[in-house]
Amino acid sequence: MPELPEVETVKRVIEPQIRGRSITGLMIRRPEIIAHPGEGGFRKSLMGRTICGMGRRGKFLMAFLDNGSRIILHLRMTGGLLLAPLDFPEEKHTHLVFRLDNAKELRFSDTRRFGRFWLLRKDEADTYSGISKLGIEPFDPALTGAFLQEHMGKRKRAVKDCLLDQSIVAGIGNIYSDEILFTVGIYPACPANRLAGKDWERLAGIIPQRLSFFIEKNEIAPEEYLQTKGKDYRNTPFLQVYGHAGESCPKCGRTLCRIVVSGRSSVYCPGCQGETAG
DNA sequence: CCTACTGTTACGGC
DNA sequence: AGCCGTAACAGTAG
Repeated sequence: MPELPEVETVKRVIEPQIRGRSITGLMIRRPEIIAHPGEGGFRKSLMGRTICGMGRRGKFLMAFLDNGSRIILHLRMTGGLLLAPLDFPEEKHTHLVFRLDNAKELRFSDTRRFGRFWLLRKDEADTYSGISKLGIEPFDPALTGAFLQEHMGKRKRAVKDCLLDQSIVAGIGNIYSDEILFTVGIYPACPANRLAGKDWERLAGIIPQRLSFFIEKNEIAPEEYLQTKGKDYRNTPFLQVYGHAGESCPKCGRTLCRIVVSGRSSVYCPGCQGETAG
């Protein structure tokens, strides 16, 4: 289910456990999940390398190696990472396993197999993964009301569609766009060019605020992350509209509605989020 | 059996 | 060219 908060959660849990470890084995069960380079190049570049640290950019995860190369990973819809002892039962749909030098494995599982890996050698330009096309991070101080208005406010596409556009602000997906729009009280299908400067200012403040909130609510200890196989999203009880169509609005009590915006299921409150779209 | 699905990309039609 | 909607990817869940 990964959007930015979940990807950040994976990074925070996994990174301290793999930093400083070296890769002693690689089991590539589904070569097609390696988008670049081929299976052979991937293996050759990684065997024996030490992992220096991890990073996140939008919904992408990164791992940096001691030879200057880096692994890029996108979890897409159902991908997940788990650091497990060798005798811990393997998840179904485990497609890639990194054996580490401490008798543990970093396992990538992905039911729908949409997730992808890329490996970039030292100084190799990443023209493959799509990271270079991403917009700013939600926590970048450059994310201001003026920035949003400049990049989103000129067209009549739905404001929700704008929030989902990874080339403007990276990391917001279907769940958190609904949550953000509920918090600011804006109708998801409202044409972006109808929003006022104050709307953009409020969005600029709420976007990082809500994402931070959900990252914090997701916090989990490594042991518990392993026991729940990385699937326990502890922030879901704090979702106010996503998944709650037909229930009462937590602010005003009216019944939450479901519509489709840009082909995505969208939940909103008809009372709190004025239907400015007409 | 049928529908929907938290992400992204490709493609056809305007 | 931009914009929009849809299908595709593949599997599970309800």
